[in-house]
Formats: sequence, structure tokens, C-alpha cells
Amino acid sequence: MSRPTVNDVARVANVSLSTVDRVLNGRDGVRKVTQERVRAAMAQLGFERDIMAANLSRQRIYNIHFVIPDGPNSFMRNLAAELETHARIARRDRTEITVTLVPPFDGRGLAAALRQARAAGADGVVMVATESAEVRQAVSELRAAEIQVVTLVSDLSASARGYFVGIDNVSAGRTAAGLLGRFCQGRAGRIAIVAGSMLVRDHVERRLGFEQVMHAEFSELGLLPPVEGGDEAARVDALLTNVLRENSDIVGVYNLGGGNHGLRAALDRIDVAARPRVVVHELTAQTRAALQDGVFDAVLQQDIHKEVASALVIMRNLIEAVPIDARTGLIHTEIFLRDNLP
Amino acid sequence: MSRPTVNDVARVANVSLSTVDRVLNGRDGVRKVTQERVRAAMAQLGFERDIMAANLSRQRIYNIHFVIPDGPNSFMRNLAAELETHARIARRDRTEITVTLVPPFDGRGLAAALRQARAAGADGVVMVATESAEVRQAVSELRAAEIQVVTLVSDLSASARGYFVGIDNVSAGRTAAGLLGRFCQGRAGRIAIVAGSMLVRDHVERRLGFEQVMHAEFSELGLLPPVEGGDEAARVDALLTNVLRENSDIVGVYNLGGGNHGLRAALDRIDVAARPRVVVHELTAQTRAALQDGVFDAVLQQDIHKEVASALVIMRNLIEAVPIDARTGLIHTEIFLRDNLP
DNA sequence: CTGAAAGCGCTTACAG
DNA sequence: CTGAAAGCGCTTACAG
Repeated sequence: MSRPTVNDVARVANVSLSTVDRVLNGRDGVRKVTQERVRAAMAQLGFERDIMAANLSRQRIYNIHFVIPDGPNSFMRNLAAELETHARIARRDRTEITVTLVPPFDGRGLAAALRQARAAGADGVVMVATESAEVRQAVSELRAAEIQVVTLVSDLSASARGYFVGIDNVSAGRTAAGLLGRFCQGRAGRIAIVAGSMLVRDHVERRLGFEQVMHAEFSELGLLPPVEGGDEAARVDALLTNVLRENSDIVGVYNLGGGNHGLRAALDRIDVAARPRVVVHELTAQTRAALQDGVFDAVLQQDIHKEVASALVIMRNLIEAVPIDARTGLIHTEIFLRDNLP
Repeated sequence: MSRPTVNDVARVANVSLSTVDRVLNGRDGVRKVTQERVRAAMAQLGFERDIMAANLSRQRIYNIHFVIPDGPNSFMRNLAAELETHARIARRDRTEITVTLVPPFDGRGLAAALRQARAAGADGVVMVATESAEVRQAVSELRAAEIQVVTLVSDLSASARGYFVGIDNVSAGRTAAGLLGRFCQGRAGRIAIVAGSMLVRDHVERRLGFEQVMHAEFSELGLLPPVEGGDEAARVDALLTNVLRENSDIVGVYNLGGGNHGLRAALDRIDVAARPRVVVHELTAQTRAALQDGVFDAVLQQDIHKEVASALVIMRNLIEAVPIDARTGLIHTEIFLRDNLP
């Protein structure tokens, strides 16, 4: 009737609880024949271990460290806030969350934080990766110490990380093009692209995807080469103001990086009728307001809440060696217009 | 250092475990003064009950029944499939999922299934609601029997249901208009609307939202009155073919119901250059193919996986009287273009 | 009104 | 190589 337990297995296999436990957890010191007997009993009964009882018994607490970039980037601030929320909920699931902030785009600093997490006894580390040899080295060390590693938002190429949780940035760029191209169709003119830095991997990927689709499907719309605003509002404002002044035929703008505040400032300064269609990334108080005011047309987003939740689920499963549902880490690129704002 | 337990509380309050348990679970038979002493100890220690240990001890298994419509509707078939997947995962969380299929749009049948779930000892019932007095009555009975009720996808007005998990259909209609309006701007012409039935609540709401935004923001585009295809492909095909023949100025189509297969058939029959822009609901193998082939421009979607997961979380929290995060039940209306398909 | 003891399904020393 | 006993943090009869 009810679920079979270790006791049932022990009885059927005619061994003690300890032996069942040994087989169940792959500890050695059990004769092959006995192992077989136990496994047969498990199969016969359809035994599935109760992981909560196991954790209770082990007094196991999952110790998970998040290492994320510091700084003014509002996406990262939202991420940090999300982690606060989860920290409380997670405790009920025997999960202790520790957050470490590191300087952005600093491989050395990140690597140091990873080593520190290891010293602090982390069972797993979730990090927003910066590409760097030091980081890859540190990740290898963690894995060697049987500490699970998951990358979040930004992946680390050719590394030993167990999983990546985030969006596909090439697709995100393609999606932006699909929207902006349709929005601008029928109007002759060109598209301006604003990036943070072409040294950052996700920005490169977004640009790639965007240009692919624009060339293939909306070739009547010309593309200006990207300007790099370093994700800083003031620079984005200055650069875009300049672009708009020098090119009177801009019908669309795609900002694939940060600094949306500056973008809006530049747009607010020109005549409403002359404003281009605008697609940007990351939902914040500012981009939300710009959508509502009709200054931005669409905002692409990765759901931070979902990303953190997925990272935790994956981390627990990785630690427990439970098979992982392939969809869990796949974060969908969401599209927000004014009317489907959450 | 580690989390305080009932033992710590008992020691500090100078009472037995049983008394701590009584206070913790609000059972009576404890003097006010003793209660106070226990509560003070809990507060002092920052005690938080370990719900997994509690469930283990209670041998509690959450028995959750899902009641969903039967029939060919592919959205509902996907929902049923999703429940299969969750059933296996949920067992590890001491949750037993039972699925009952009922005839669609049949209040009496639904009400009967609800009573049956109660008889079968459900702790909670999750249902795709059909508006009906019998259903409201059955829900009241469930609540009276302390069985939690959550509505999924389609809500039940003025009922005693504990929570609704699904999207805001007015917003969904507004979102469709925001997209289709932008896609069609610059082209003079009119928009055709296809509905399943104006007797179904979510369709009514979608139409409402759609017309609101079209009138307010894209008034240069005329709207045809909706045709009702009963969510059946053949009827949708016939109706739309007729509409396109009688109106040569159709630049956009919004199908807010089912039968997308028929819609596509009708479109395939006309010249590529003359095809309207198309926005529909629900991602299926067919709508996905139509996106990829460029016949449909956008598909609006509710994430079924997320809906089921949210319903389960909410149900468990409802049963345990744990406070519920307001965001959990709120399913976002997702927008899919060809390039952000999952 | 209060408490001592046993048990939920597993794991962990310890003993043989 | 194998087993008996105690314990994880709670709850549940049962006794007083």
C-alpha cells in the first residue's frame, strides 16, 4: 500500500538495515551476492529512498555559496535582492545560502572568492562567471574537491562547471531583431545598436544573433556599427545623442547592454513623432516606466527569480546525484510589452 | 550554532516535548502561562519548525487531485502530459498526484468529480474550472470538509477557492493588440478576430483587452467583429477563408481561441505576399511550425510546467497554512517569436 | 493540564 | 563482511 522502506528491503533481502544502507549508498564492504540480494529486493519492492528522511538523519544542511558581481548594475542588484528572499525560504529546505560580492569583470577576484567558498566548506558554488584562466583553474580545484559548480547568467567556456543556468544570448539577439524588424518595417531607415562592451561574452552573442536576423530578414533596414557605452547611463546618453544628430534616418534602436537610463534621456530630448522604435534588455523600475510611457517598445528579460530557483534545484540534485530535468536550467528569454508587465 | 529544535525550546521553557508540540500546533489543553513561556522560548531561540521532520513523523503524504477537461484540445493534452511528469517528481516530496479527466464545459460532470475527489480522501483539489452553480456548490462542500481548492488556467468567480493559478486574460488580449498593432502599423487595413466561443470566460476577457488597446492606440486599423470557430480547426478554416474572401483589406488576424490548425490551412491557401500578420495563443507542435515557417508572427503562451509547479507549491502551503508568496500563482503571459522558442 | 516513551525512514558509529 | 542500537527533529498515543 504505502511506500516501501529500508525496513521492507531488509526483511525481503534477509539482511540488516546497515547492509541495505551500504548498498543504497554504494559503500563497500558487502559481498557481491549480498549486494545482488539487496538490489533484487529493492527492484521487487519498487523501493525509492526518502531523501528527506535521509537528510534528517544525516543532519545534512546544503551549504550553497553564490558569488556575484558587485557594482551599480541594476540587474545584479536585483539578483542580490532575489537571493535575500530565497535565503529565508531555503532554510526550510535545509539549505544555507551565502552570498559573496566580487568586483565585476575581475577574474582574479572571482577566483579568490571561489577558493574562499571552498575553505568555508561550501557544498556547491553558483557564480556569475567572468572569462579567465584563473577562474577556470579555480573551478577545476573545486570540482576536484567534489564541490559542485553551477554558472548563472553568464557561462564559463571550456570549464568543469556542472551546469549553466541562464538564457541563450544569441537567441535573445535574434528575438530583438525579430521584434524591432517587424516594428520598423515599412519605414525606410537604419537601426542603431548600443552595447556595453564587445569584450563581454553575452553582449557579443546578442549582437551576433541580432545581426544574423536583421541581415537575413530585414535587409531593407540598414545597421549602424554598435557604439559601446560601458553600461554607463551618461556615456550611453552622449553616444546616442550624437548618433541621432549625425544620422537623421534612425528608425530603431537596440540596446543590448545596460545604461538604459541614459538611452531614455537621449530619447526624451527629441520630438515624439520623430522617435525611433526601441528594444532593450532587463526589466527594472526605469525600463518599466519607459515601457509604460511608450518610449520603449519592448524589453527582453531573463527571469531572475526563476534563475535562482533553478540554480538551487539543480545544485541540490547535483549534490545528491539525482538526475536533472534538462529543462530546469533553460531560462527562457521573456518579452515584455507595456501590457504584459508582471 | 545550528538551528534550534523542539528539544531546545522544551529545555529553555522548562516543559516537555509534548507541551512544546501542543503550543506549536495550536492544540488546546495548555495553560495560558505555560503557552506564554513556550512562545517566549521560541522567540528567544528563533525557533523555526523543520517541516520535513514534521511530515516524516506524521507519515504525512499530500494527496492532491487534479481535475481537468478531457477532449482533443491540445493545450489540455499538454497539461495532462505535464501532470504525468510531475507525478513522479512529486512522490519524492511525499506528494501523491491523482488526475481525473472530465468532459469539457460540463459543470455537472466537474461537480461530480469534485465530490469523488473528496470521497477518495484528497487533501487538496486543483481544477480547471467551468462556470456553474453546481461547481460552486461542490467547492463550498470541499472547503467545509477542509479540503483546499485551487483553480488552474480558468478561474471560478465568486467561489470559495483558495487560490487561482493562471494568466490575466485581459492583459493577454492587450498584449496581442500591442504586438499586432505595431506589426501592422503603416499598412492601411483591418484586423480579423477569431474566437472559440463568446460564452467562455477567458475568450471574452481576451477580446475585451484586445479591443481596448486597438481602439486606444491603433485606431487607424479597423476591427471586424469576431467570428466564433468553436476551437475546431475545420470551422476556423471555413470562417476565415470566408472573411478573407469578403474583405480584401485584412492586414492582421488575432485568434484568441483554439483551432490554429484550421487558421494555418486558410492562410496557406493565399498568396504569400498578401498574407496578414498573425498572432495566436498556445504553443503546440503546430503553432511552433507555423512560427518557424513565418506564417504566424507571434504566439502567446501560459507556461504549463510553471502552472503545475506553482499549483503544487501553493497547495502544499495552503495545506500547511504556510504564508504564500504572492508571485507564485501569477503566471506571466509569455510571447514567442520564431527566435525565442524554447 | 502535563509528561515519558515510541516511532516516522533513514544514517552513523561501534562491535563483532 | 555483517548487524544491533541510537539518533536526526518532530508527532502520537497513552498515562497520569
